[in-house]
Amino acid sequence: MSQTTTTQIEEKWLAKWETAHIFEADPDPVKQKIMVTFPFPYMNGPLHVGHAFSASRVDAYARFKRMQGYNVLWPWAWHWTGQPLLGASQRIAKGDQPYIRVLREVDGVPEEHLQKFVDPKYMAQYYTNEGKIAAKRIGFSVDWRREFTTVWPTFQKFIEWQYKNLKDQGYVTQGTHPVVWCPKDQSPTGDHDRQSGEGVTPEEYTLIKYKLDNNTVLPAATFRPETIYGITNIWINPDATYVEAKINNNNENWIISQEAAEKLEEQEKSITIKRVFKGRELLGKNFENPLTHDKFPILPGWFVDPKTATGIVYSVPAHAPFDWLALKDLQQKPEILQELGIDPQIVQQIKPISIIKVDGFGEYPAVEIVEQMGIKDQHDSKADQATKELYKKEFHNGKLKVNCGPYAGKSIRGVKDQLIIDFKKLDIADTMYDLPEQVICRCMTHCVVKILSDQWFLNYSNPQWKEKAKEVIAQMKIYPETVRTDFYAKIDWLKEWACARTTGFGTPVPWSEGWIIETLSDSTMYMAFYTINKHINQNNIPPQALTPEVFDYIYHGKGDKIQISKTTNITIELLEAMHEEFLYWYPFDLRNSAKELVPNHLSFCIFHHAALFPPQHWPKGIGVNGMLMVEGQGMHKSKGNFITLKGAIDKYGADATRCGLMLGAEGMDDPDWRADNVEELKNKFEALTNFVSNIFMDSRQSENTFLERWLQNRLQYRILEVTESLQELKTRTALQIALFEVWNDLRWYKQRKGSNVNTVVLFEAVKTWIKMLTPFAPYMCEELWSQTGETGFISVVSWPQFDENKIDVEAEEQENLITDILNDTQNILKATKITPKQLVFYTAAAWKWQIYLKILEKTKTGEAKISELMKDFSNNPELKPHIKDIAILVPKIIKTTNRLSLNRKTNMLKIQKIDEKTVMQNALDFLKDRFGAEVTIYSEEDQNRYDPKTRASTAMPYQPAIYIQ
RNA sequence: GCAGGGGUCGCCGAGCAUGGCCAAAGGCGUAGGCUUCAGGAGCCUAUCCUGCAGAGGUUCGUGGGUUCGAAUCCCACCCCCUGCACCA
Repeated sequence: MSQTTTTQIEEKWLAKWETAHIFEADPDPVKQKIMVTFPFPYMNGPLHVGHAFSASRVDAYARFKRMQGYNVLWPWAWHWTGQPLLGASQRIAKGDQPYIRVLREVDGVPEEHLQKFVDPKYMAQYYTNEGKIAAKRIGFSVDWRREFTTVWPTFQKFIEWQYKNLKDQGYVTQGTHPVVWCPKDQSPTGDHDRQSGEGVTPEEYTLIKYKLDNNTVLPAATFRPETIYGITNIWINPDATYVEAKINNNNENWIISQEAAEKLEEQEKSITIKRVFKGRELLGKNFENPLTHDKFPILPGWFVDPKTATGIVYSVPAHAPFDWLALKDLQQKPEILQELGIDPQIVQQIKPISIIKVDGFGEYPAVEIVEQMGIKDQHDSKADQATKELYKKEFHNGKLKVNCGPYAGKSIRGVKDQLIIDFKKLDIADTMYDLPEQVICRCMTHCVVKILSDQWFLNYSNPQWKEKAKEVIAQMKIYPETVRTDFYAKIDWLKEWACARTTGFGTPVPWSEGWIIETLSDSTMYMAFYTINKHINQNNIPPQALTPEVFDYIYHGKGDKIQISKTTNITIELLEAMHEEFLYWYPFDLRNSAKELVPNHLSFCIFHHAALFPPQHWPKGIGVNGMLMVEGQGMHKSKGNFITLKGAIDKYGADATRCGLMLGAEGMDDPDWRADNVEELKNKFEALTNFVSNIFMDSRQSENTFLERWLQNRLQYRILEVTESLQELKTRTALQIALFEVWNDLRWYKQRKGSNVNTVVLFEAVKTWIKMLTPFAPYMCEELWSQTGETGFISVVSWPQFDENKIDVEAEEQENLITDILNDTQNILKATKITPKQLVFYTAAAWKWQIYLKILEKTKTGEAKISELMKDFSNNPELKPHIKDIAILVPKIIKTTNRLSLNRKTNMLKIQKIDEKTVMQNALDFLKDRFGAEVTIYSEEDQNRYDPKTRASTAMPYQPAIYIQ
C-alpha cells in the first residue's frame, strides 16, 4: 500500500463518516451516555503533535466507549482569548522577519494569508480553519455541530452568566496585586514577554521603620522581621545616593535609596522627594528601635546595594553571617571609621545579640558557621552559602529566645506571619516588593514591581471554596490515580487569581468597564456550553436573547420558561430542549490534558464546577498525561523540532501518527516522538494490511485441533487486557497488546498450522483483532472491515466481549509443552553446536504422571514432605516396582513444581494428565520444519523405541526427554 | 526555596502497591537466514556472560538491611526531570 493510497483511504472514510453523521450525538434516553472533552487549543498557531497526543487518548477512549454501546459525545472548540494573538499580529505588522519566517516555514502559512495576519482575528480564523481540517484528518470522532470560538458573542453571553453567578456568590473579590511591570509598555511582563529574567517573581520584603528622629524613619528591608530583637546597627552604603521623601502625604519622612523611591512610586506610595544626598552623611548617627526604643548607630556597609529594596539594611550579627563579617571588618579597621568620622570605640563595643535557639549551634550561629566554613571576609563566595544554610535551619528548626517579647519560645516558622501583621498594626512595619534578579522586557526596558489596584480576583483562598473543590475531587475518577494527591495539593496551594486584564481578546467583565475576563479564567465551565451550543448554532439564537435568565433555566432549572420565552423570543420547546440536553450529557465523564494544566486549568475547572453546579453535575473523570518530547527534547518552534499535526499526517498518515503518539507513553510519563519509530509503524501497518488481506482472500478451511482452541483462548485474554487497559485510559498498554501481542499470537498460530490453517477460525480472530485496533487506527480498520464483506462502519460495531466459554486451559498447557520443548531443544543445540540430523523426543511414563500430579497437589497447598510422599508411593502397588527411581525423582519434582505459579499449578491439576505423545505427534511437521531434521516421538514406555543413549528414562511430565544426533 | 515525578539488560520502555516460572514483556536498533533483478519493505531466528545436553554465573542508580528468597519491602546516599501565577 503506497502513501497515496493511505491518503485515499483516509479521505474515503472521512467522507463516509461525515455523510453518515456517525459521530454526531444527540440525547437518547435508552442509551447510556459518555461525554469526553479536551481543553480547547489556543489559536495563535497550528495544531501540533503535542495536542494530538492528549486528544488521541480522548478519541481512543471515545471510540472504545462508542463501540461498547454508549452514546458518546466528543465536542470541540477553539480558544482565542488573551494577549498572544494580538502580540503575534503586532510582530507581523512591525515586520519581525525571524517571526514571519517561522510562520511561513514551520507553520506553513501561505503568503496570501500571511499578509493578512496583521489582523489578529484573521490569523486566529486561519489557524482555526486549518486546525479543524487537521483534527478531522487525524480521525477524531468529534461532533462538530457544537463548535465555537471564545470570541463568539453567544459564548461570551455564557461567560457573562458564569461570572455574574460567581460574583453573586462572593467568589469574585477586588484587591491589589504585585506584578512584574514594564514601565515603558505600561503592562505586566509575563515570562514570554521577557528578554531575560524568566521565572523571576516579586519577593515581599518587610520594612522595619527604625526611627531617626520623630518624623523621619529608616525603613530597613528584611525577609526576617523577627530579628528586630537582635539588631545592633544599620548599614548604609556611604557612596550610594539616598533621598529623604515624604510618603503618602502624611508626616512621615522616609530615608531610602534613590532607586527605591522610584520603585515605591509603583507600589501605591506617593513619594515627594525633599532632598538628595550621599549615604555617608548618615554615618555615625543614632536611631531608635521602634519596638524596644533602644538606640543603635548607623555604620558604613559597602555591600549594601541601593538597587535592592530600600538600600537600608539592619544588622543582626548573631544570626546573619554577612552582618557578622562586616562588623568584624570594621572592628579591625578603625582607621576607616575615623576617616568617616565615627568613633571606633562605638564599633568595638558592639556585641552580637542572640535571639534564636537552633539545634547544632550555640549562642551565635552566624559566628560559628563563619568559623566552621573558614570564611575570611564578606567578599568570600562561601558567605552566601553560609547565609542560605543558616537561614534555612533557623526558619525550620529555630525557636525565639526569652528576649523576644511576646514571641519568646515560639518557632520562627509558626510565628513569622503573625509577627508581620502585629508589627504593621503597631505602625512599625510596612511592605515592599522587589525582584531577586533583574528582569528585562522584550522592549529592553528594566522591569519593576507594580502593585495593581482595583484588580479582580477569583478568591481561590476561600476555605469553604477549597473544601468544596476537594469534595469534587473526592468523587471523581482520576487517570492515573497517582495524580489525585497532586490535585489536593494544588487546591491548597492556589490563592487569589487575578481573573481580569485590560488588553487582549476576551469577554468584558460584565460589571466593570475596561476589564476583560482573563484567558485561563474563561475556560473553566464551557464544557457545559457544548451541551447546548448545537441548538444555539442550528437555530441562530442571537446573543442578546441569551440572558442570564435563559442560562439559569437551562443549567439550574430556575425561573418561568413561559416568561423567559416571551422576553427572549426563544421558543419554550427550544428552552426545554436545551435544558434537557444539558441534563442528559452533564456532567462530563472525562477531560484529558497534559500535566501542565493540573495547577491551573484543571484545578480551576474543579473550583468553578464546585461553585456553580450541584454535586450531580460535578466532573466525573479527569485524565492527565505527560508532555510530548520530540527526539528526546521539548518541542519548540525556536528549537526547530516543532511538528505540526498536518505535517505528521502528510508524512506518516493518520493511523501511524495516532499510534506513534499513543505508543509513546501513558500515565505521567512524557512520550517521545521519534520519527524513525513512526516511520516504522507506517511500514508495520502496511505489513498488517497485507497479513490480514491475505487471510481474507484465503478461502480454504481446515481441521480443528487444539490450536484453534488455543488461539481463541489467547484472544480472550487479549480482549480482557485491552478492555481493562482502555477503561483506565492506559492507551499505551492497550495499544501495545492490541497491536503487537495479538499479532504475535496470530503469527504463532499460522506458523504452527503451516498449510493447515483453519481459515474460518482465523478469519473470526482477525475480525476481533481489527475491532480492538479501531480506537487506535480507525482508517485502516474501516478499510479492512470493508474487505471482510461487512457493509457497516467498524467504528460503530460492538466491542469484542470476553467469553468465559472460550477459555481453554488444556489447550494452553498443551501448547506450553511445545514451546517448552522448543526452547529446551534450541538451548541444547546452542550449547552443543550440533547441526541436528535427527531429533528424538520421549514422553514420560504413566507412573511418573501419578507421582508428578500428587506432588503438584501437595506443593499447591504448601506441604510437600518427602517422607510422607514416599510412604504414600510405596503403598501403591502400581508404583512399587519403580520405587527406587521415585526416591530420586521426588526431590527433583518438588523443586520444579515449587517454581510454578499458583495459576499454572491450578490449571495443571484441573487438566490432570495431558496426552503428550499425541500433542507432540501433531506438531511433528512443525518441529521438522523448525529444526530442519527428522523428528521422532516415543513414549519412554514404548518397547520398540530408538534410544541409543538411553535418554528416555529422563523424561518427565511437561518435560519430555530429548536425544539429538 | 516549595510541590510533584523518576533512575531497569544498546535505545525507548513494562514490571515494581499483592517479594518466588524475572535473565526480566513489547517495540526500536543490531546480526544471520529466507524472499527479491536490485534496493527497500516483509518473513524467520538470535541478541548480558559462560557452557559439546535442556545448565550455571553476574545484572535492575550507589551502599547497607529484612528474608530460605528482592528489580520488587526498609534505611541512607548520589543523580535526573517537571510546575510554581496574571501566562497560554
